[in-house]
Amino acid sequence: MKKAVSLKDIANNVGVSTALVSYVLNGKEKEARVSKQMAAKIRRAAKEMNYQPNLIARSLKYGKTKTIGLIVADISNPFFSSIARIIENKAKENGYTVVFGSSDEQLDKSADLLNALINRQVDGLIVTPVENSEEQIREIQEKGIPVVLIDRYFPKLNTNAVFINNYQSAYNATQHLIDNGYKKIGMVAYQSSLEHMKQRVKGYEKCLKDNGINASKDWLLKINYNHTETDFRDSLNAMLEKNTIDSLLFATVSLAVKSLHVINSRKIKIPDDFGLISFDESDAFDFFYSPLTFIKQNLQQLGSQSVQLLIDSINNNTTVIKKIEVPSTLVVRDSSKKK
Amino acid sequence: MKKAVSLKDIANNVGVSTALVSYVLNGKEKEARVSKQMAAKIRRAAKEMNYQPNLIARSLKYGKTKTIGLIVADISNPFFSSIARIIENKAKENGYTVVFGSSDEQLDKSADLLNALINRQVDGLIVTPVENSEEQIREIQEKGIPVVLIDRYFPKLNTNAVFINNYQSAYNATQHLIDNGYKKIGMVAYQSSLEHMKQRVKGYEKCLKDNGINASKDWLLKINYNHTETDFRDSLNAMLEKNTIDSLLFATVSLAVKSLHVINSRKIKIPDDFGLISFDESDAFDFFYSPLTFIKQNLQQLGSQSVQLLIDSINNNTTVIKKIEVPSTLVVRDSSKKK
DNA sequence: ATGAAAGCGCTAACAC
DNA sequence: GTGTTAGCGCTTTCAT
Repeated sequence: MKKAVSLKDIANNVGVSTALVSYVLNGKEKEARVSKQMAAKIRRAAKEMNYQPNLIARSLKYGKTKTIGLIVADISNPFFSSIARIIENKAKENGYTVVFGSSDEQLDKSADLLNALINRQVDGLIVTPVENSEEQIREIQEKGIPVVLIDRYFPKLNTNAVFINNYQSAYNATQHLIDNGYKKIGMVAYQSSLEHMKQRVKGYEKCLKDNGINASKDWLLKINYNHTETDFRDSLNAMLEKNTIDSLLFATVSLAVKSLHVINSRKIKIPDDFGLISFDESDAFDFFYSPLTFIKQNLQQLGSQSVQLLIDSINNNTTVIKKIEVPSTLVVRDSSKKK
Repeated sequence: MKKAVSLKDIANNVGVSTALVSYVLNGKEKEARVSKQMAAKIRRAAKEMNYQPNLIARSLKYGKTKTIGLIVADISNPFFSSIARIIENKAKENGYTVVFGSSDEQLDKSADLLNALINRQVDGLIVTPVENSEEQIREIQEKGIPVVLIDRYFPKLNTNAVFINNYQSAYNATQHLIDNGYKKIGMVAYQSSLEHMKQRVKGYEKCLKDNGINASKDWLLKINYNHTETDFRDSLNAMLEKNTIDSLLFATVSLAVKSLHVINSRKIKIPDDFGLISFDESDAFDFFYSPLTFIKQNLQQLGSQSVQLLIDSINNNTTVIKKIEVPSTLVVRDSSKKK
């Protein structure tokens, strides 16, 4: 890599001090009372020499990198990659660059990534925390590094966070199934201590209860994050085998897509014999023979609010912690409408 | 943000010079002949004070940031986000962090991003270049910044690049349609001067020719990158209206998914009345009533080879330029098999 | 109106 | 065996 031109190179070339060059190139010629001619001369030289400021040096000086660290649970999951796109855009609008990593729902990978990004002096972090990572997040906060949790959060930890009302979303979806004539509603969720997941399950359970429906234990299938494809198929097949449910609520888009394969293979008739609703969207939902009803999170808001919150938190070192609830809506389509 | 502990803090605390601390913490105590006790003492202090090295300072010193810049055409597109995940993983394995941006197929956004990443002193770049960005890439090369193009490339530009054989892939797909009894094969592609797209079209055209099929001009639909949804629907509808083709090859997954909506709405019978093949994969393809035959690029190789190539190029400042062709296979399913 | 110089945190050649 | 110091590129205070 060729050596890049520095302020000093320009200074030498023009025959002035680096201070002058710095002033001019940062538009501070007024305050520094640089002469018009000199300013013009410096600007011209900078252009000719194709000067590019070294942001690393600036960062070292300022103690700010204008960089945001983003850690998602899985960047290849459209839910997260869509958010990543929104975050990157919004960050760029505000002069920030995004450094990212994918924790793959693994605690150790999450720790590694957090460390790597902190050592790189990111000004703040946006994180979808993985299970049991509460302590990691707490440590970051203790170091005084601004952090915003997104999609998920820890109820006992006082952090900035942006998320939907998972409880209510699940409740509404369940109610919608009931209103459409389904009576024995099952749910496929992750086996997780993460609050967003627990809330989704709670909303579902409470709704059944409120409707006087006596749910059986085996209406709820909890899947381990580290399942294999076969594990998954086997347990869902076992659940459906029992024939005790007439509909399903999926807690995530990944669970839904996998489940649809199983449902297809069992030739279950949607929506007449069986109803379906999922959290989040997928192209797959559109082309399933009975397009899926789904809970649409406002990704735009999730992403841009989290950036806004983080930047606020970086600037106002005032430690006002905010929890922001973002809207979600039920998009009703064919899969939940019994004829 | 609290002030982080620095080498100096440790040095003061222990009562030694920063040099010693630096040596010990970098495992150079042997070369520097630091006494065992002192080394232990320093290490303990570092741990107690929870020292985290400031990589920005180290970068400034070394002139290396151990950072890779990644620019994809659209991070929310699963094709690119899957690659991003692979790249991030592979980079991390090699001690690199990934900084990313999404150019959204726009020349000015691409220029902005390149600039931002270069100013942040990335050690190298992995880029899916947008149309007409040849000059931007050439400039980066002239600056001596290692760069690897991925998915796309410029034939006239001598750059590192990793891609599939687009010509052959399209040729094979077309031949497969012909072998399955389709005779009037159309294609939906982007209107683009990008070589990978031209190769896909060429492969398709050559195959028709080799089979003695006289393609009409209106078998090929070229879509502008900046189309609206309605634009797209209208032009595809117009094409299908003419009833001159009996099958379609889609040049990208995004074109395919949009097209499937139109095909669904026209109630065209796949594969009996009409055959379909697409480049790349999508969950949507699995749930389309006639699962799509598709050209599967080896993403794992695309991603990890590009990282490998970039790191080689960063380390061996030897300027050996490499073009790597990665395998692609035709995954045959229902949509291309006339009964 | 311009320059000299300190300092951000780290490394490493050199001195003692 | 340990300390001193210059320097990476930049900003900014203080002289002049």
